Amino acid sequence: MAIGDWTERFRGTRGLPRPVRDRLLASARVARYARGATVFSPDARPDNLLFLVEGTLRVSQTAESGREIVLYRVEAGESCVLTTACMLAQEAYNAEGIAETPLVAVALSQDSFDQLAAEEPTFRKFIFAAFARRLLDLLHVVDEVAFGRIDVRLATRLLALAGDTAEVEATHDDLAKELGTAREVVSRVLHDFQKRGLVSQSRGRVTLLSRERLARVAEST
Amino acid sequence: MAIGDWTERFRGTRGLPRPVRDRLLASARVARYARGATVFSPDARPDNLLFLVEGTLRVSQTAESGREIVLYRVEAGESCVLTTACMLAQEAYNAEGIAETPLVAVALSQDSFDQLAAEEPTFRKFIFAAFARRLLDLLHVVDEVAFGRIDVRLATRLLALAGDTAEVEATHDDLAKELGTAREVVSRVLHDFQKRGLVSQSRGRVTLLSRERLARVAEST
DNA sequence: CGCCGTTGGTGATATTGTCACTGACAGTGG
DNA sequence: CCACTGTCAGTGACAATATCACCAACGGCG
Repeated sequence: MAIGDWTERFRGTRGLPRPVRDRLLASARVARYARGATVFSPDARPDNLLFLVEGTLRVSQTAESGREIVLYRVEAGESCVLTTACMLAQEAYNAEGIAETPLVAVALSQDSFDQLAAEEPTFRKFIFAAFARRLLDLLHVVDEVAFGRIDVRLATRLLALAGDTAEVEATHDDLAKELGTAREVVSRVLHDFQKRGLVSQSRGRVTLLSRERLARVAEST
Repeated sequence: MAIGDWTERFRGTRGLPRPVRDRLLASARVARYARGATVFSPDARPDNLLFLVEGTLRVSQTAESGREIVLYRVEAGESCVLTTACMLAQEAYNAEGIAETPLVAVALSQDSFDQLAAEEPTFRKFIFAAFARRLLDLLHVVDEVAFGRIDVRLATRLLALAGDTAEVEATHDDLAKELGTAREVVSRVLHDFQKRGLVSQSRGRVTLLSRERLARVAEST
């Protein structure tokens, strides 16, 4: 159950004086989610503020039509401000958060949050920076979706998803949801990449054959 | 020069005790912008926090290609948090804010802002709500751009831009920038609307002939 | 009046999205 | 081992949107 002193892991809490941190450690609740679990959705809104200690949270949006697009990912050390925001503003949204890996998070009650925001400039700065980060992420998504080419976006995303490996474990449908497009489109572009020797495919997996040339595609205007 | 007690106009300041409001009135600077003026841009980032007292600020994003899309509008009584965010996070962005009408705004120094955020729960709530509002606006933009049909979006936008009148004063190019699409597309869709008797056109102006039927187009899935 | 920048119209073509259908593959239970 | 089933990928036809290359109409202005 214990996860140690998590206040050490957040820029927003690391700088706080010892007594404050102890108070935090006492008041916050540790939450765990299995891989694939829904952390929040339009139906299930949390009434806490989440700080991610371990894992990756994928935030995506679903249209009425059922089509989906990934908005951004929350990594360890970051806060998920979307829920925070909507909790504070009492407004509806149609985004959902899925645990992409097993998650360990710290849930802070609304009161503790407000108190901390009031008393600690460091924490305040952390929160505002987190908001800024998400706003910028969304600006980027808008830019890509509105003006970007699909092949460029797919190449970029493949490189990102592969991390430092050469494998991306995702179905064409998964990739389509990353980009907010249709599966058929991904199939065609991947087929094209394959013909050009950039990737090879097997069921549920894409292997990057040349990161370099793929990066060149990703860079092309 | 005097604009009276502007603290009366913001939900975030209205509830503050008199002494605090007086301090605010003393420390804040009133800024005015002419219609069409650039309030902020990637080049010219303000180092203050803006609260809009009068007018409308249009926030849009420009791609490298030169294409543009309107992200949202800031109305009187609201705060422009995008600049706030990026100021606090020190990150770059490619959005810009244009005064759509003559503006009267209150510029709060970063220090005053932080102090207020620390001391006044009401103000804090106001700020967080403002962030939430923009996040949701952007979610909406993503949804529209990624999944929406152009004719539906144009109909919706025309109705919004017309307000309670039947006239929209905008060139096809202006409208294209509202939606983040190309002028030719707007020309074609408007031509179609005209053929169907929904609007009539003259140079730089669109007249809505039937709000009702236009609304039906806007509603169509 | 004629010049010229802005605005709007249009066809051709490329890209992307939608629809309908097919087959291939992996697991499951007989 | 084989039929059954659900997921995954491939493909052609067509629709919607974007891009490119023009040209025509309009309105200010010298």
